[in-house]
Parts: sequence; C-alpha cells; structure tokens
Amino acid sequence: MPELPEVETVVRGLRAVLPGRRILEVRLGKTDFIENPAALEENLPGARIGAVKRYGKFLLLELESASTDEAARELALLIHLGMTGQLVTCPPDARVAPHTHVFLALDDGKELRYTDIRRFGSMQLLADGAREKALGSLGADPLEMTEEQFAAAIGSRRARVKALLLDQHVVSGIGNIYADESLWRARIHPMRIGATLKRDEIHRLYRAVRDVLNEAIRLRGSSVSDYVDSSGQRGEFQLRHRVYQREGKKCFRCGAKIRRAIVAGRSSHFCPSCQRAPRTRPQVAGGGL
DNA sequence: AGCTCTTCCTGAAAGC
DNA sequence: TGCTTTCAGGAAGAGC
Repeated sequence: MPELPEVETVVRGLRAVLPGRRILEVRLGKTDFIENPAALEENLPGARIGAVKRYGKFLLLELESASTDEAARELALLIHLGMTGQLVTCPPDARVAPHTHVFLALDDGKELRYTDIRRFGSMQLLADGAREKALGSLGADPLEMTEEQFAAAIGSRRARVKALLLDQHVVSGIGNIYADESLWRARIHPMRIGATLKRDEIHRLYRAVRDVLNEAIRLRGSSVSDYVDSSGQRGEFQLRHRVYQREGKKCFRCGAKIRRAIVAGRSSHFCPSCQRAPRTRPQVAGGGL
C-alpha cells in the first residue's frame, strides 16, 4: 500500500516525464472517488502540467490552464492513492488493467492512467486558494522535520505512539508498514504513550523513521499488495521488512517470535522481547507481553 | 483529548 | 470441491 516511500517513488517517476506535457483528453470510468468529475472533464483538456509534488501521501500535479479567458487560473490535481491506487504512464494501446478509471491522453502520445481496485484513493481538482484548505492540516514531513519538531509532535501527546505515527496531522506520510518497521528498529513498543517516551527513545524513533523511509525510497518502495511505480515496476523494500507481516517468525535481532496485536485499530507487528510493553495501563489485548 | 466502531471497496484467504 | 464469511486497511466521522 502506498505510503511516503511509494508515493515519493511515483512522484520521481512522473517528474521525469510529465512537466511540460499538455493534457489532450480525459476519459473517466467509475468516478465515486473523484470529488467533482465534471470539473476534471472541463478543466483538464488543454491544461499543461507543471511541477509534480508530494505532500505526505498526497501527489499534486500543478496545472496551467491553457485558456487565457478569464483570470489565468492556477489549478492543481490532488491525488491520494489510498490502498491500491496506481498512477502509470504507458502507450495508449497498452493493455488496460482492470479497475482503471482515469485516462489522461498526453501530447507526447503517452497516456497517464489511474488504476485503483478498491477505490479508497481520491482525486480532486484544486483551484487557486483551495490548496491550503486541502493540505494545511497535514503534519510535517518526517524527512523534512527536525528532531526538535518531531519530539514536540510526539512527546507532548497522551496517545499511543503507533496512533501518533499513523496520524497524518502529527506527521505526514507514515502508514502501517513504516510505523511498525520504525518502531521495531527503535525498539519501542507500539502501545507506548507518546509523552512517556524518554529523550533517548524519541531520538531513536526519529532516526529509525528517517532511516527506514530513506532506505525504502532507495529500494523504490514496498510492493506488498498492488503497489507499482509510474512505470509499472514493483519495489523491493518488502524484502527488508523486519516485522511487518512476519507474525510467528523469528525476530532478526533476538530470535523471539514476532507478535501481532491490534493497536490504534490497526494490525501491529512487533517483537515482544526487543520492544517491551508498557508496564502499567495499556496492556496488549489478551494479556501477555 | 483519545479511544472504538463504522463506512467506503475488492479480492484473498479462511471456514464449513 | 465449492460456497460463504471474514479480513485487510487510509481516512473521516460519530459517539462515548
């Protein structure tokens, strides 16, 4: 599922081919994940693609409307890949994958396609002033924030650290895979309360999050379900997972059996030996460590 | 403030 | 074997 490293990989791929391209034609399939489908059909044809950006797990295609009619409106297409979203460029006669719902014909003869099996993704055309409203509440990007900012965001909260890492308003871009992998690397139990983390633990978590994300970007993301990059290629970081989907297997560090528990409503994988459960209130469901 | 539950959706996997 | 049920999960909203 696309999290920060996967979205970053897609963004880098699109950055190499999209800027400067003009959109010639739009075709839509199912549109229940698009905020205003008619707005796409009206405004995308003729628009020129500018910068390709990433905000947490969001992709943003900046657009220059070709029509010089009224005020030259700055538009942007905001895209979230949800769990199974794919953005791929291909020749227009390439086989159409099932569940492909957006086709953008480009002026270099290529096509940009959006495929999303579960349609948990979203697509929205943002007018001039709407960008701040759509993205303003996002937390800082963990690769851009300082350790002090990270410590302030996590260390002041009474929620479980797993919930905090997943909360896009606290830090943006981390999902279930990278939360679990980061916590394992930092040797912190997912049920720990943010405000109870020691300075050294915050430091380890900050380092772990950044190291895991950077390494995952280097390996072009994790392909666990349907993720592929903008060329249709799978990533390789799933080969480096230490806890995610490794329930019952041996911890790479100590050999104990990896456990799975529901934390913050999400399946959480951790080593009960390396990542000590908090002693007092929050207990892992079913007792035990 | 933070937790749990629900909703959206499909396909894989488990259950019978 | 084949049908049915459960589950997974990003994000938002409801209710406590």
